[in-house]
Amino acid sequence: MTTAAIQNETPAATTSSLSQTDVVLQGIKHMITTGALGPGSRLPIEKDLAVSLGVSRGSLREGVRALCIMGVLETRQGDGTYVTSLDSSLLLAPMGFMVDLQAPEHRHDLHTVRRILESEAAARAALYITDEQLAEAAEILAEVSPLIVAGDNLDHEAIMEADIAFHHVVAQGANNSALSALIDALANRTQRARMWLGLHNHGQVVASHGEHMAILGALKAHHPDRARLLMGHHLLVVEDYVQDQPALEEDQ
Amino acid sequence: MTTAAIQNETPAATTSSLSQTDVVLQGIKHMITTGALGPGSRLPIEKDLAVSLGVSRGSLREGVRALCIMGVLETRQGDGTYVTSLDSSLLLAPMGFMVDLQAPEHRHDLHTVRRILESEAAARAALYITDEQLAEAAEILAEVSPLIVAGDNLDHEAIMEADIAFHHVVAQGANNSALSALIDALANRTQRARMWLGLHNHGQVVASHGEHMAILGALKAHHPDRARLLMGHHLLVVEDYVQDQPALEEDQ
DNA sequence: GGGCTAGATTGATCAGATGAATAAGCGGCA
DNA sequence: TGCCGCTTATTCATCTGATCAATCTAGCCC
Repeated sequence: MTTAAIQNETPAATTSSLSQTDVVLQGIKHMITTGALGPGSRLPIEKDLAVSLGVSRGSLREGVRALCIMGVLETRQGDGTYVTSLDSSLLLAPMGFMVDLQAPEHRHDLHTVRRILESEAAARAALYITDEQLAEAAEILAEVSPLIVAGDNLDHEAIMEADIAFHHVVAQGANNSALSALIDALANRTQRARMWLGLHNHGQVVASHGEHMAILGALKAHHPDRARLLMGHHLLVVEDYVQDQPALEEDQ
Repeated sequence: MTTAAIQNETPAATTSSLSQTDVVLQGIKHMITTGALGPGSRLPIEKDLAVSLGVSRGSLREGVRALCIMGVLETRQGDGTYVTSLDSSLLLAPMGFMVDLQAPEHRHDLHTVRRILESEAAARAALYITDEQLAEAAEILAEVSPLIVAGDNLDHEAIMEADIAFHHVVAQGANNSALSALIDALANRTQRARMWLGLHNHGQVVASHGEHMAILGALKAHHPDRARLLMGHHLLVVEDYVQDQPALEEDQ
């Protein structure tokens, strides 16, 4: 059975048998939600915590490790185990891992969600983005310009990095930590790499850069509607490029 | 250190030391993404897999358990370990756990994201919802009507369950598995319970029910714009109720 | 042929031991 | 006195072996 502590437990399921790992997860979660443990707190040492939760050290470690992976805890060998800052960016980052595992037939749904979120984020960024973030976005795009006039053999890697950075700054500009963390998770490096495999056409790369410039212009002018539409259109177009060239499966 | 396999690893970080658990996570992820393991596949038995990945059974179990918690794997004692269906609903469900751990000061951000997603989902539901789903939503609301005329001592539990069910059906109606799974994760039972603690005023409950009816009407009429605005307004109003009555921290 | 039991398979959990990384305390030196 | 380096204790990381419980399989009995 899939471990029950995480999947939304119905009240009835609470009575069903719990694995030892579930005991650890719920125990630590309870300690955090009740305030017994706050961000940065240090947990009792493995041996003591195992005893207090009534499980062996091995089972405790399985639970602690799972919480580490989810970004809730952080272990430092020779020091101890600590609660992280519990920031949205940390807690939502593991979602990128799961997004990578989505079956190909569900990718369209994910793109749609990403488009919804990034469009709205662009609109909010037009209202809330700081001058520093505007400057950062402008600099990212300025560094791309010389790359795309180079001709045929483009530095796809560098352009893709800039693409990721630009969208990240825009998401940050929306001034909503959960929103930007979610966008980062949905548009992680694996997804973007998959997408850029479909953008081998030089004209498409140039067009994409132009769309980025237009979005930046809308942000500078603080026009939410323009930013929303330009971002939505930009993602729509990129999706279409990939749709038209769907093959190309790679590993690593 | 927070386990590195999940947090988006930069290319440089790939060279840094990997914990044994990371080896397991990346190894199994690789097996899935390359198609060596598909949904429903059975993994090699613990001992063999541990040998093939070059780790001990304890470390293997930590990694496998973590993937179980994330909804990727499923173990059946006495049988074996299997890959799940990898559906969006399974893979995004653990997000609810992390959402619960968000610091109170970030809850406003989460509400905003939820409002963005549910508004858009309502609009899409107006286009794509099936007659069966419409009937189900109508029945859910019909069962609430007698509950809220009861007078003062309402059955908050039943009304909240109906609230969750209604929003769930609407999200399902959008015909986008990732979108509905994300909404379910953001609006899980813990969050809803927290929200309903602020809805002790009878008039607010009645108003909320009326808003649900209006949303259902927009869905029946297949009016996306009306559905989007009504849902957005509904969530905005509910948030305001909770904002005005912010205290009330409970455990359990 | 159908149902039941015994053995094999496999994960769940525990206990113990060893290694590695870090922190803290201590003493020596300028 | 103040600072640096070493030693020691603490703590997590990992491995090994064992026992228990759940499940499946195969063979037996009726």
